[in-house]
Amino acid sequence: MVGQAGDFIRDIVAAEAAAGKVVRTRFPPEPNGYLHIGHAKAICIDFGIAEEFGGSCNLRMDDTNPSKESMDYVEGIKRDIAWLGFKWDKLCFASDYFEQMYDYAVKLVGMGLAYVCELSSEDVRVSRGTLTEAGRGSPFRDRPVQENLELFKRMRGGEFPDGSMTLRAKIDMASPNLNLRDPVMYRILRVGHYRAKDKWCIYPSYDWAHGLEDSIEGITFSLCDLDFENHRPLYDWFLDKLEIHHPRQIEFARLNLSHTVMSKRKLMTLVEKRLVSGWDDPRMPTICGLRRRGFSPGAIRRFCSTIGVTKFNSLTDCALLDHCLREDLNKTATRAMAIIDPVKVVIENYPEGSTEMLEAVNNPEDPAAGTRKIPFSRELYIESGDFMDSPPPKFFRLSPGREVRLRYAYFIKCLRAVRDDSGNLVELRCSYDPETRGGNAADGRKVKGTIHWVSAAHSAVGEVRLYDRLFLEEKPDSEDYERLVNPESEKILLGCRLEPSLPQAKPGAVFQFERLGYFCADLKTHSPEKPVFNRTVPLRESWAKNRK
RNA sequence: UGGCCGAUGGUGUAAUGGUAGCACAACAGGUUCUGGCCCUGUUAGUCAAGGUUCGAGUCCUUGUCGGCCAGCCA
Repeated sequence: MVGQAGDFIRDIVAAEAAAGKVVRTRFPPEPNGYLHIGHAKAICIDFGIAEEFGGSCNLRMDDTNPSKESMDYVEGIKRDIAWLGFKWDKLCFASDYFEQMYDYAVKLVGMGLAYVCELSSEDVRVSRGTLTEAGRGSPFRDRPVQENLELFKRMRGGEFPDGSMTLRAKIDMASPNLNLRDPVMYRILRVGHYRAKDKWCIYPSYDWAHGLEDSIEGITFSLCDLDFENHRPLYDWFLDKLEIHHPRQIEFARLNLSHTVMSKRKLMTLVEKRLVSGWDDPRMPTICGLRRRGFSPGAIRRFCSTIGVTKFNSLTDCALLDHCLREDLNKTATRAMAIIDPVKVVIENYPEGSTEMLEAVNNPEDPAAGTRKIPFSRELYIESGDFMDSPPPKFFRLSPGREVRLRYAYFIKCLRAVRDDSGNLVELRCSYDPETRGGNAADGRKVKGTIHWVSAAHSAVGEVRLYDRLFLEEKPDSEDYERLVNPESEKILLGCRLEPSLPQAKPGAVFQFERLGYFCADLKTHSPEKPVFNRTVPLRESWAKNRK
């Protein structure tokens, strides 16, 4: 019954639930774009609170403006929420309530609280006044009720051109809250609705529609972001005048994440300018982008609970997201070995043509994950960064004369580096110690370093895509995206060498490539014939920091 | 120059008039067949000034700074 760490909303809900109120919430996206990590925060709050208090949460498409909405977005939204692991009570559509909303509007007109206004949008803007000056009443403000009723009916009937009239609530043109200066309830819009088709040519505005949607569904807590704080008096006004079920609106701060952008418009710009490959580009903060990047639902939910719920406009460091990601993946990801920048190693004293199978642990954090066999042979690949001719102090890897452990295999010693005429490293000639099979020396001697490897002949060639933060700037607020996008946010590496089992991975499968990071088989392009892995997030690396 | 809302280490948050705590980040160390994980430690905070109170991060006043609002978007 009692939820997790109580934030200010949970405190309110807990108090009212204790007094007998049923907890019914809703998540109300407009189906005109894809969900992103900021929506995930709202989703976790809306669905999470309902769940914690034994209530329910509806998924409602707030489809009151047909110009940019579509069924594709509806499907995308449903898929993303389901993927996050939440179950909605009812799937609702604001468009299903249009008739009822119209009736309520007629009722309000009848009460003398709404009127048909013939001012142009420009004239409405001018007459609304400014932040410091009161507005002027519309010349149509005192139109008789009968005439309003008649005109409103004809608006619906399609007798007037788009934009020629609106239905406005009659509230207070001098209110310091501009939302109360006779807000528009209906506009004439001859645009086919993706569900209602051409049944309507008038559409309700957000302020008029939203409270009604909540009321009709019997919502008790209408949770939304801080932007709607100024709209709450209007939300309350409509419901009070109509004397219908009145949910409580509570606002919280939306999520801002460092080194990325979150608004639909900015995300759209990135897609349209081809600065990313699409809405599901692994660098995008969209749910589909994060999914393709290799995020788990658990990591996202953990992150959302870690950031909390407040009314403070904050900027969350993306390092916190990375932390939650690693925390989750460390426990669940199968380990594998892959070489993203290969250099060949020849073990001179290992018999030519022979192969042996060695046992490797699948996940040291989860014994139940078991072990697997990996092939070892005379020719291997290791990471080129794991070798240096003249290493600096505290370099624990390979260099001439030095011995390291090949993970789950043998100790090897570097005899010499072979270079071509231009000085490029061609291969490393090494020897191995047969007495160290499995990774431990019979004589008990230790090595400082353990490196990962794959057998040259048995490994698969694959593509690995390295991802990094989309923007270099913490808070990219200029529109100059071409210059702001991190040029190294995506690096495509070809000719990587993968452990033999990796090409068979199912698209979306997540691995930890030992010593490198977490990677997933790309959802769109990975295949056994042409393996493609995306780097979700690198492992923490204290060595790299020390070198600076 | 109107109204509403907010302000706690570098970042995100907790403390509901009674010892300012947690997490991330950073730094130092321990452990280790992943320079991962894990463990230990260090640095670092109540926007300001008044007031109420035995006692204020918390309540009051004023100020400062920040967010939102002048769509027939949501």
